[in-house]
Amino acid sequence: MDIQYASPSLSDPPIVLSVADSLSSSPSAATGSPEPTAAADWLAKLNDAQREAVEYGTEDVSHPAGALLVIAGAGSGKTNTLAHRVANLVVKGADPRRILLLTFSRRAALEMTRRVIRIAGAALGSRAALAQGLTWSGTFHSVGARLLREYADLIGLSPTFTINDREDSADLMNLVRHELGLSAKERRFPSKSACFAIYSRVVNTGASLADVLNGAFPWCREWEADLRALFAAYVDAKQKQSVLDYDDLLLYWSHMAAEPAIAADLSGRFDHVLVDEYQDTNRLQASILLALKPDGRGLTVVGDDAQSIYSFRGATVRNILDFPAHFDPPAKQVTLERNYRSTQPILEASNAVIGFASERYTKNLWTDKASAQRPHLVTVADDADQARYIVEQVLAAREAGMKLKAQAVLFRAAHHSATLEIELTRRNIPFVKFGGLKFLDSVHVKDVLAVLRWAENPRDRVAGFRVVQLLPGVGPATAARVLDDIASRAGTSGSAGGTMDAAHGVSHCTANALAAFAPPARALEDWHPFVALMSSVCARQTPWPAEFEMVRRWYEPHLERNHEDASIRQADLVQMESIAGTYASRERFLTELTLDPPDATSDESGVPLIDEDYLILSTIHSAKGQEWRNVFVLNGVDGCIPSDLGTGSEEEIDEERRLLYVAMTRAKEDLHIVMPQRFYIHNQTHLGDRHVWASRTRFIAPHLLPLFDSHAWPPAPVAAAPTSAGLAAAAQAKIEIAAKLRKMWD
DNA sequence: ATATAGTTCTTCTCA
DNA sequence: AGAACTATAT
Repeated sequence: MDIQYASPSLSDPPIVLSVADSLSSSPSAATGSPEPTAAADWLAKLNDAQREAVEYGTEDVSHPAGALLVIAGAGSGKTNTLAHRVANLVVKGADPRRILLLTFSRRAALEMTRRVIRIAGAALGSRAALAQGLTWSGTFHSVGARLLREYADLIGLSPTFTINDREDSADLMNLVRHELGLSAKERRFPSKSACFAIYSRVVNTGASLADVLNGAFPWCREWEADLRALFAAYVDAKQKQSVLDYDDLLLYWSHMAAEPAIAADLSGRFDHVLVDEYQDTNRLQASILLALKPDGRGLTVVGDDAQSIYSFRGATVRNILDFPAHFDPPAKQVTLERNYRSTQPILEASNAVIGFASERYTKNLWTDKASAQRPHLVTVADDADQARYIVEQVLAAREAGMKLKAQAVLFRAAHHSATLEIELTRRNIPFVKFGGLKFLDSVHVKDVLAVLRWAENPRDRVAGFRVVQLLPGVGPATAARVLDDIASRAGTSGSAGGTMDAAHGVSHCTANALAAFAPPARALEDWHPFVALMSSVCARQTPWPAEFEMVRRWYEPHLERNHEDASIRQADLVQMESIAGTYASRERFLTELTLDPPDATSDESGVPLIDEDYLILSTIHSAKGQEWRNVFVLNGVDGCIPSDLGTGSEEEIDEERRLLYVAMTRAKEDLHIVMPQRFYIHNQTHLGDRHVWASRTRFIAPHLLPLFDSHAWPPAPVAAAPTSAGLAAAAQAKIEIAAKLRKMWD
């Protein structure tokens, strides 16, 4: 989705032309075969390896050559190369509507589309043709959702299915868990999110439940049989309710692609399939690609095994390591080793850190950006000093002319930046944080969305369960009765006919059942307005963006009743209303928002405008693919990088190492790795001071130290020990203060 | 019987 | 800062 404030490609000029702009402004341009123009050699700026990756197998675009694997080191111009390859295909006459471009995030997809339009536009002398054509670009999940809606009828899926995000999925898991009586075990059953995480991992890795439990969730092994029953019931519930979770988007797609009747049609739609960040795909995603392009013709994957950091989501570095051998003849391989981003000392330190990984494609990044400045390895006393150090350095850099936006602070876990955020707020330094708690995870946003989702898909029990309980006096028991009432009506009246009709029938039943329901005494007063709202929304009586406002107004009193900070939350909802207005329909809004939630939050409820300057705070995961002139890495200590949660196996350690590598290679000019000596245990009970004495991360072994510039902050005073005169003065001050405090009560 | 207020435990990173 | 469970008020 177009979020105005999240423009993370800071090193690039601001986005002047958005995809939507060029769509609306383009005349009815034909996408027919464009002829190569006289435009001087538009590929001249690429280096030899990039050029090879761009031109491989594009002589005759109607007969694509075999699979291509591009190993693209950090900062090697990967996005640019991929964009050029797509542009090249189009310039050579490929139909952009038959190109499938899969990226890791929607952000990356937009960026890629923008660049392709620019590059091909320049080469063709017009960008209009492309803007209309390159419509199949997005994440695996969003493309999957789109295809599933198209083929829904063929695979027995209601085309009006709604998509559950992780929390909704966990909530549904929880409902099922209670129904099965698993919550009443004498030993505590795994939490809903743990259950869902296990389920998700089984789906994404294709491993057996037993293997997943042994490998990743050993403390849940004893529940294997119960979990199996739970997952069966969960799948059943999803199907009855016409809801899909994230994994289903891939899972259905994969099964659909394996179905001979559909497979031919599906893979025939795309001549060229290009995948970015291939190192972060999982087995399921690889199986989709192989089903789409079994012989590898027209398939291009780009990635860097050294930057694989999503194994917790089932991603496996094996996908990229084993890619060439999947095909006969094996895939063509091109390696981009020239780094255009970082200075030589930063690169040298990063290379040294990653050099110990056990299995990888050998590549040695090099650059000609010389610099005398090695990366800083800074020792500070604790979290608070870490925050002060960063603020001091950031401000100093800004004084020297470096915008805040050109600087970023990166960390392993979202809560690591808590102290820094307080310090930044205190010093009035604006910042935007990527990763961590999302806007969409807050209760008030979820409440409003639940109303809309329930209307969109009346069978969605999680949404309904949540909505009904908003009324005072209605708890789980009453809510369950209401939903059962609706379900029984739908069961008797809506059984015949196609899926569309059935869904419509159910929504009719919702309103009727609600109207007929006898609410508990305490809910009596609120019941009628509630029924009126739901009937209106279910029947689509109000056109789209206005409908959001109607729901918001209905929700207002409930918000005020339930939350102390109602006015802040209300502002969020108003802001959301303006976002809602940018979508064509309720369904688009709900789908897009679930698949691509806004990922930035800032210190104030209002998000800074795009032209304002602000510091970037980001988890390392969310920093993928980005770069800044000045980068700070928080908590470069053992127990954090590597996380003390992820030091079980060799693979986990390797992944943590890659995480540090990703963080380091984001820096263009200056890199600071900060190491607090006292590291607080993360489950900090308020003001608790449980801490460990941390040591430098094991990934910067002693023999790597010469590659860094080590120092302590604040710099130790020349005379470290207090003089006796100073001590006496201090003692004097203490006495005076004590006396003053006593005087207050005289 | 049911809703809600209070108490203890939590694994992180994400589409 | 939640979520899961327990105790109490309606």
